[in-house]
Amino acid sequence: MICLTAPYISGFLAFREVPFLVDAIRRLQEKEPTLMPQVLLVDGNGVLHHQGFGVACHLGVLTGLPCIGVAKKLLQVDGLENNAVHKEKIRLLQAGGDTFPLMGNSGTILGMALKSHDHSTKPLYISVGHKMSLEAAVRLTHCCCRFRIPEPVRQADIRSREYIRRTLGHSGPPVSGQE
DNA sequence: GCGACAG
DNA sequence: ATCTTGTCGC
Repeated sequence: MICLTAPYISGFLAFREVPFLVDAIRRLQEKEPTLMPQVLLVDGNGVLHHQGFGVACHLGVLTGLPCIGVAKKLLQVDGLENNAVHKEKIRLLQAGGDTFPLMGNSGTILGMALKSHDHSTKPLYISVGHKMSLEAAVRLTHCCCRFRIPEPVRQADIRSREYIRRTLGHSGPPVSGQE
């Protein structure tokens, strides 16, 4: 059980969540070091970020583990917009695994939109977090997708909600979601 | 009032 | 993120 202190502010997700994620990794290293993952799929962005340093970068630097930013919505950064042109590019994605690059006004490729399976309408927004190329990040994420959300993120989502429902669903303070 | 809004 | 209603597929 943890208690969040910082509020959620777009662009500052890491300052809210990263201390608890680092602590979870530290506890895993202590108790089950053989289960330490070689890579983390992080619910949020990596370099696709206002300061080029989202939660997946923070977590990577603080743990030393390769990290991938996996966002479900486009963070509108460096001129990137969820506008008609962007929506048309989404519409043109054919099969699961199809992508298009997310290039900001600066000319930098900040990430890739990924159609995570054949019948998914909304893409995932993949970006580099730490110690991994964008191409490898996209391929690995796609390989984890049984449904739209890659299974590690999806299971974390489902199991954390279930835990919250079981333990403090009736009495606890207002704690929500992914913690 | 309007745009933006990772989770 | 959360909530809600409805629909479709297995």
